[in-house]
Amino acid sequence: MTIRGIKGVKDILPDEVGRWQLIEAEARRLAEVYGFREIRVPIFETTELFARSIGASTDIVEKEMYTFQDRDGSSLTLRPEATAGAVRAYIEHNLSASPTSQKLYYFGPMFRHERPQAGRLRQFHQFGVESFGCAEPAADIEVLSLLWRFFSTLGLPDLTLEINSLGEAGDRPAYKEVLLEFLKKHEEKLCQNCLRRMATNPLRVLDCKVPECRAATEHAPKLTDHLSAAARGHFDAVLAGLRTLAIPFTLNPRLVRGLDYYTLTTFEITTTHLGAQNAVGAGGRYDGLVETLGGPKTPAVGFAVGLERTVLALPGAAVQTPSKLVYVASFGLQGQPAGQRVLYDLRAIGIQANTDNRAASLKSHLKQADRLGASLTVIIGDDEVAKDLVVVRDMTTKEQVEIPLSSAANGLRTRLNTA
RNA sequence: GUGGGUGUAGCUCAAGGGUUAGAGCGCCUGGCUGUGGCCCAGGAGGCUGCGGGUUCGAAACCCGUCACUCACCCCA
Repeated sequence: MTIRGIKGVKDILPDEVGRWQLIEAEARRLAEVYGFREIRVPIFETTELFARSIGASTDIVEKEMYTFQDRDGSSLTLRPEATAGAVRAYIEHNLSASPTSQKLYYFGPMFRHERPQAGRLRQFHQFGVESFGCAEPAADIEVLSLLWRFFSTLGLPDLTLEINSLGEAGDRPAYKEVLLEFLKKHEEKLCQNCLRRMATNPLRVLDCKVPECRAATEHAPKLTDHLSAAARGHFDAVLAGLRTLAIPFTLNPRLVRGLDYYTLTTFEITTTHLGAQNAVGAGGRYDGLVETLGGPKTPAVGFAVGLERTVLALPGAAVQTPSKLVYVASFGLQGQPAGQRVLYDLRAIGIQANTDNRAASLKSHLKQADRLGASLTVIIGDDEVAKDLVVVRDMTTKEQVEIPLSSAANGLRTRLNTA
């Protein structure tokens, strides 16, 4: 039996890498335009970091982490998300004292042991940003603006921005009591799952997809009606900011996030082109996290984008056209080495040039040039070398001209610009 | 962790229990001795996922197993 890749861990093959590069380039460009700076943090950390930041009783920590023992017995974990690591680095390197490193962005693989399905893998990739040190709604708006612009610039179709406020740290426990009281009165209408959720995570009941549950909770007390004055004011300011920027949004009082560290603003961008896992990007504010992990009291807001899901939803037309290619078709005792020299010179001046070293006949060379999508093909056989010239064939017009062998690379460069 | 679907050529898929398992695309060769795409002719490529069972006979039916896939849960 041949060795196969791991379940839920995928290869990204050359034919699809173009879409990835397009998305990554746009993410990086926009993040820099918005004044974010890249940070590269490790893909594994101590297990405790994730347990403390994401929350010990969340699904991610309870059953989805790739955890293993180091040789000295300490427990390490492949990161299920990057915020924890970014916050750890922020604290460890005293970035709170840096005037220029408050806004960070990152790329990289994340790992969660889940059953794979459409848009969900065990190793997946995220692009994300973290904005530290600003408690003002302006920071939420800036981050949301970047996220929205990213997807709309890429041209993802049918986007919806859903937004909610979870309130300040104290608001949620108080609301949970009120909600539980309501749910208990309607227990008999809820599905098995929701009865279980009442014990584990009552807020999730509001997010249930079963129609009966939705109906039963339609008149449930809303979290946004139980916000403190400060939280309410913050939320209203964020919404006002979105209106100012003409970013469309939908209020979703049922929107709950699965990570414990979120406070105040939470949001999610979905598209209808994905299947059941329809969120392409999500995030929110996490004002308590830096302090929880032992740093100074520091407000923060950020998001993460699922790159696989972005690739899935990216319109086919968005892929970039490849740059112009010169194919070198050389054969024969004299032609072959001459061709190698031309290839070497073309590459030296930065022209994309290729050949097929297996091809022995002109026919097979031209066939390969065609498959590679070459704009021009240089034909160099013994006859050409004897006459000290090469034949340049335009692959679309089939027009052929002869140019001197000695200056072939430069001659091809000028021809390529007009081809 | 739970449930459904699917496993046949490199890819997409046919073959109602009955000869030697086929097609399209792709690949190779030739027509065209040094000129690609289109066309024509030919060719290579298969333990029908794996193991058992039923049957005169299994790619097909049954059991098991593995893989892939979709969904639940949850999340990007």
